[in-house]
Amino acid sequence: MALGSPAAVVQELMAMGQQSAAHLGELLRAVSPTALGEQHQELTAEILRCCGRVIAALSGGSTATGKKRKAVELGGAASSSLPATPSKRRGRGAEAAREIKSDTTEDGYIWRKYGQKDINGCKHRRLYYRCAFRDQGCGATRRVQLLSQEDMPAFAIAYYGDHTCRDGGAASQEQAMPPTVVDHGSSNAAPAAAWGGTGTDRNMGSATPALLAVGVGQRSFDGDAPSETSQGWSPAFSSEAELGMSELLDGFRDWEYVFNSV
DNA sequence: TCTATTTGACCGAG
DNA sequence: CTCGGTCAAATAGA
Repeated sequence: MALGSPAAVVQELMAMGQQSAAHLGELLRAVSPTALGEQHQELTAEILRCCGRVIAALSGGSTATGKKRKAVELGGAASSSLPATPSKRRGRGAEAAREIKSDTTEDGYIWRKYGQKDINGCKHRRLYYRCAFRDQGCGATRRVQLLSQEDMPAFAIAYYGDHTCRDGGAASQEQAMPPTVVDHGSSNAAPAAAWGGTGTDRNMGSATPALLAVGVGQRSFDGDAPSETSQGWSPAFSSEAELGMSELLDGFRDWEYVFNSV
């Protein structure tokens, strides 16, 4: 890959980000060797993982984090010989989940809730989401466990499966989001109550949900997917990818700033 | 009217 | 048998 190309720049920045995140993790560890510190480390670990994934994606090869990625048969169209039985995969931990902790359930993806359950020994119920584009072949699901909601909401989010809806081809790599976007900006006082709401809005119409969702936590956390599952959007991006890349670079510049000032 | 969410029931693994 | 995960009908909101 040619040096100086946007991808190379991103790669370099991500490498810096990794270093900085590692450093940050150590600092946090020193400052708060408590349970809170553990959360911090989770977050930094997640940052590291994200950086690794981006780097791996840009280098055009396998993923770096050891997370195996299924052979993505792209373009929800045609030859979708998807897992014949996507239905009952009861295997507890059949597909290794990557679990993260976050103070928001917003993660840049569009999820559709399909169930909730009271879990033994858990104070709060567990919520089940699947990718809103499941009908287009995306089999990603996630489990959201509310850990606390008193002073500061905390969620344990377990991700299962891959987002084939956005991972369909090289062109869409730029669209790929780090699986976690911690949105500190939003402050919703009553998470539990917010769950009840129906976050239906199909206003987004022609916009690309991916990019909109990527926008910094524009939706006050209520844990629920924006759910604009309108038929308008196809996960296949092409020319827009470059646009996405330049925006991405802009974002990374900020990151660089942040990392350098740590 | 359409679409997402809710909620109870069902199913299968442990 | 118990428990967690998913389904699908009913319901609610825009």
